[in-house]
Amino acid sequence: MKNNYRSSIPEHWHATSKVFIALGDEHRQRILLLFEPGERLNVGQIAAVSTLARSTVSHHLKLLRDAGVLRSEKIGKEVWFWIDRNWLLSVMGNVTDYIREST
Amino acid sequence: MKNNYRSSIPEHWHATSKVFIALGDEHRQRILLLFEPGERLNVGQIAAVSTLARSTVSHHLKLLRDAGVLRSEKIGKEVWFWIDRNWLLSVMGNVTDYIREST
DNA sequence: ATCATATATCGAAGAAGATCGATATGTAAA
DNA sequence: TTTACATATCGATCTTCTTCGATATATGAT
Repeated sequence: MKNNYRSSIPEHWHATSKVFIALGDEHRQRILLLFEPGERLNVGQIAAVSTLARSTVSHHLKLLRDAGVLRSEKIGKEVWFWIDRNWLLSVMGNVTDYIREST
Repeated sequence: MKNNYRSSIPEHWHATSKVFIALGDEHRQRILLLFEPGERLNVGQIAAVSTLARSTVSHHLKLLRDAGVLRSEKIGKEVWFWIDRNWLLSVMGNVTDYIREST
């Protein structure tokens, strides 16, 4: 057994952990599943089809953005979100590599 | 935009979601990081090095097992846990495939 | 400048998860 | 069978997350 329980978790794991938390929630999964490949959606569009209040959708979008899963750009009054495919692929790749090498 | 927000999430996503939830917690990450490649650990060993009460460790191990991340076998009085490497790899592979095909 | 719209933030209430000590269950040893 | 030990479960408490409506901020239109 490794004696590393109390030592700090590597920094890049924090980022990975945020992604796991973000993807572990059903509402956030539903939001992500809305996007067509490459598509951008704004908060209003997402809130319109969701079952949640706008402010709640906004909260989930912030969480997804903080995790790096979504990126966003404000254009005029609206904020457009899109999936950061490469970030997701890189996180999954890192985890897969870790599992292959260390389990 | 896909009009699927209210439709049910595919069954295999439930399993994936459990894994994300399991891996999103820092205590559970620390537990997983204890395992040497292929190693088996029992509850007592894990509780001994952790900062949590035995019953709490037991709770987290149950959660990890329910997610498929750990498997376990009772031998005598002890329950031995090990990481299900292939299950983890398969989940990560499915997610990666989905991202590649649908984002 | 005023108004309307889009989004974010705030604060409170409710829900869900984590945590612990105590108790229950199962197993082996004495 | 009694005792000791390993683990799981229970019940209560505490903490964190979720959710909403209200308010604030920013932008564009009138």
